[in-house]
Amino acid sequence: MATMKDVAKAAGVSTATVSASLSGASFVSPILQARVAKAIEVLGYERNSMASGLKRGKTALIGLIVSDITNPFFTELVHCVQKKAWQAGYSVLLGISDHDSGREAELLRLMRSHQAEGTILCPAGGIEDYQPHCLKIGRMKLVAVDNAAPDMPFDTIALDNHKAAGLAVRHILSFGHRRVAAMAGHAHQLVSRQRLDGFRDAMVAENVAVDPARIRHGDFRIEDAYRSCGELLSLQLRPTALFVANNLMLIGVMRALAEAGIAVPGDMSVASIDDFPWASAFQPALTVVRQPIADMATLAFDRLIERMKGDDSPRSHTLCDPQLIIRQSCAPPRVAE
Amino acid sequence: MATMKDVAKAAGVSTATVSASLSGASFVSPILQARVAKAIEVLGYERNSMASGLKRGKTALIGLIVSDITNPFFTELVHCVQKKAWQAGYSVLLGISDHDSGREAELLRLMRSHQAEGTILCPAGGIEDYQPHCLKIGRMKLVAVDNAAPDMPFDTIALDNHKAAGLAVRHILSFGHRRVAAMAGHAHQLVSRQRLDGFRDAMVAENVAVDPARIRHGDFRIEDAYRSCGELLSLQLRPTALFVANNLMLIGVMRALAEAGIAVPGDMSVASIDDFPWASAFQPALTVVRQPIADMATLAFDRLIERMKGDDSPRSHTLCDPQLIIRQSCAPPRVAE
DNA sequence: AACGTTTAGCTAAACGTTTAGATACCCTGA
DNA sequence: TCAGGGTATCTAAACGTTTAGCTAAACGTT
Repeated sequence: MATMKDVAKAAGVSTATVSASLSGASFVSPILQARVAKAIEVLGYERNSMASGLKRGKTALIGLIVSDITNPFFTELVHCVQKKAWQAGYSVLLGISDHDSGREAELLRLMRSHQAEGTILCPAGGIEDYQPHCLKIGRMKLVAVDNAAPDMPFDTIALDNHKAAGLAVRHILSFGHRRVAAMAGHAHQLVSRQRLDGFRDAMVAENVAVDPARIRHGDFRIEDAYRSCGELLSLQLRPTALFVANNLMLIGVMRALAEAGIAVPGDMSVASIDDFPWASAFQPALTVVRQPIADMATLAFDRLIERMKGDDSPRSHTLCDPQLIIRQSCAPPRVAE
Repeated sequence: MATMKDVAKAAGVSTATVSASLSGASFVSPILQARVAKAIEVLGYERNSMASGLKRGKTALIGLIVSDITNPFFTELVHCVQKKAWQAGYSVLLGISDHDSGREAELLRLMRSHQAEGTILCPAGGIEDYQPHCLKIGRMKLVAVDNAAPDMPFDTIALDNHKAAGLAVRHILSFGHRRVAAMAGHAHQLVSRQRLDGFRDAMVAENVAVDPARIRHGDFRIEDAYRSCGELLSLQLRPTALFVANNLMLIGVMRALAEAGIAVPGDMSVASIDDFPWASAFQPALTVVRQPIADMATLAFDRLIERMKGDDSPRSHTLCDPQLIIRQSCAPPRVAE
């Protein structure tokens, strides 16, 4: 592969001139500029950004770590971050932690090793997992999105999960439901706890009893939710409405409901957190609480850029506003009940 | 940020020893090994892989370029490739071309500049777009997945699209449908043409007339398919079955159908290419042709690794087998018609 | 004609690693 | 005692850039 020295030789100039010509800056006469351009063209030269990065201490690389790219929320987030990065001239190094804090820590180390100038992290675990690494993270710029709490040692951007759950639950209750079940996420995950708390608080605020038997942990995964939903349906007093804490579990739930021949919203009202393309194509169209993903990505990216530019103001913690999207999956409970 | 020199100084050894100790190889006494380890721990040192990569000519980076990560097919592909890469000790640099050949070319240059040791590309355009770059690609290892034709200048892995479409169409026809419509992709995209050809060929093979008015181009996007489906429904002789060429368009189609109050499969049978989590939760569960995504990812990654290891055998072109997944979205046409 | 000033280009020293080759040490056998 | 052969460690030269600092030419002033 051609190096800058080759280009310099071919153009009959020094490497300094090639470099200057490449960076656009400095003064290079049009004649040499042209000679250099031609040599580059002929040799098919491309600047080696390892060497350049090594010298300049910049890599134009940012890390992005998500726990599960298969989850439409993260898919969209990756999409948005990637877009912002591209516009700002950065490339993104993608890491998938698969909900594993250990792997996440390794990925963080990897990002550091590859000299990512900053990293956007969607934390996999609970708060307890973060005091340890933050030491080993060194001085890498880090901002967390989703599943992040203010006591984590970095800037955070997250949905107001408590409010989001409240929005969904209050919508359900507005139809007069009293036997409301919840499909929650992994018990130790922050975002899961927040949503569950939001569910509970909204219930008690509306004077509806919270029956622990109606709370299941679907672990934010399709299969687990599918199974747990089955259990819910075999309760002697079947719930008339179901709050689902994320999109993946919603898939499992809808599958279980369909197989059990339970009509939505006739026999069971359903409301979930996370909007995604299929929600509106579904029959019935699904009522959900939307996270402003694009905004979250922008907020995170911009904050990261500021940090990379040297901003060392105190950590900021941004809470994003959820939006209830009312479609057709909620209705009053059957009168007989 | 601590450098190797700092570690060496702190441990009272030379950088050579630190390097050797880090790479595990060579002979380093346990005593020094321990001193080095402690120094690394204390300083929070992490090896700079730009410097290391520069020296060794290896980066442990591979590029992955997809046209739209929002499409569940690519999401899954990214997931699988990422997993394989992780296992093999590579990090992945993600690029999104957004169906734009120009951007794709830039991304390819970027991968080269970042010294990716190889790149997996999901080509955005048609064959015509690839003769040009292949010159500028230099000697970067490249394998293409999906939307790839044998005459492209790299190894390719793709679904047997012709067969896939045939599978879906023949399934539809087996119920006795004669007015079958097709929602095709972008006319100039290879994969779109192949699927459309598969549709046509299966139709004529079964002696069913292909009416050009029943072929619409939804450009592989939700919105376009939604619109095009509307047009299809306003045809004086409405189709009784619809073949959809990919998952994203299927969303648009189902949305349009739901809004028009058309029952599936009662009023309209639907079969599509691409399986994805929602397909089985949908009511009715959707009949689709599945691409073996994990296999495709593995094939592509393994081929890339071989190429990276220096294999320069003639280009290979692998065609993957589609699998028809029969669910409930196809049924006989209404007798009256 | 001597002097600055500007401009255009070059030389060479970094950047943080790896690694070939040099060196120093310790042991064994004669 | 010394040669010979391992070991364990070090020194220094790369890798492909960028860039500070330099040279030299060209020009305008006095």
